Amino acid sequence: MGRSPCCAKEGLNRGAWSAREDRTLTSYINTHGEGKWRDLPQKAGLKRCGKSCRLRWLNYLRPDIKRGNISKEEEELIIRLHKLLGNRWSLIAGRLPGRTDNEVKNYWNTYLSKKLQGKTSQNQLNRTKDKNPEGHPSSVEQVPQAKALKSTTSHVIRTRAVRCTKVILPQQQGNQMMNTHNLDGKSLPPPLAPIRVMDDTSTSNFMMDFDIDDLFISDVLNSDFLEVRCDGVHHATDHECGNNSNSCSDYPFSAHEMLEDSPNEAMFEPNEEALELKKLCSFLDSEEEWMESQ
DNA sequence: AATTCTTCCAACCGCCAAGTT
DNA sequence: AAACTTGGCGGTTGGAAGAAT
Repeated sequence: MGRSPCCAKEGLNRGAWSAREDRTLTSYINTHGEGKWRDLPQKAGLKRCGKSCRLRWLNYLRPDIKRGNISKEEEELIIRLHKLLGNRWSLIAGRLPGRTDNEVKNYWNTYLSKKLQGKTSQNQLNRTKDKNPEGHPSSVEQVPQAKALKSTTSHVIRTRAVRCTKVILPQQQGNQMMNTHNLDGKSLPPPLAPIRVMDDTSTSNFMMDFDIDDLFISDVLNSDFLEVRCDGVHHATDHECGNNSNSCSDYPFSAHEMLEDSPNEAMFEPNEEALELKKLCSFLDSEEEWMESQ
């Protein structure tokens, strides 16, 4: 079936965004919100493709974006998640508050992949390419030091990224988790009933009979950690689809939200984010052990 | 100082899946 | 069910900037 271009290409600006365009887009989105990307350029008075606007906003203009200065904890997490997930940049980025998939991907391609291959020169490692949000070189040098990495063998869970439209979740559990979704083990809710999910894309045997409770993913990560798709057919839980189903948009447990947008946000001190990342790393340790035992 | 080489990353592209008509 | 739209993803690339010669 044919696919029309997202917008007419004629007369549109391409390439780097000007400060004026950035202001226009930011102002429009602040007023009208995200979405409707196709119509946005015209309404906002931008000579850009909607797709380009979306990308610019998501990767650069969003207020919650962190840029540069990828911490050691974040780097470690990227490596671990990449080991588990492969090039699933959006999933990986979803676990790094304020980081975009593009940034993680670039960081991997330009730095980490070389580092993992042991081919990174000291020169590269010491480069000062960190930039501030305006794209100017920053005076703060935070490029991490090279360090020996243990193994590069991969346990990649290769699932197709699919849109999660429904999450089968009993109301009570949802409420429990909403009230306790920090990563402090002491305040986690009681163990949830195992939710057995199936991946209808069948791209990974690992996904079959995957028991979330074994990994306490629902406590630590959100349900789309493995891009689980519960569509009312492929589920085998105590719960049934239907009126009790929560749509994805209602599902409040992405790690990003847990760390950044949580209703309990006030309880996080500035440095606790790093703490949370460390906890996530601990989780990944147990995750890897579990997978090796399979 | 001028030129060439290297690196980085913002932006683009094509594709896919879900949603809508 | 088919046709189409929309949003999202990962791979790739071009240009800017810094490093090397």
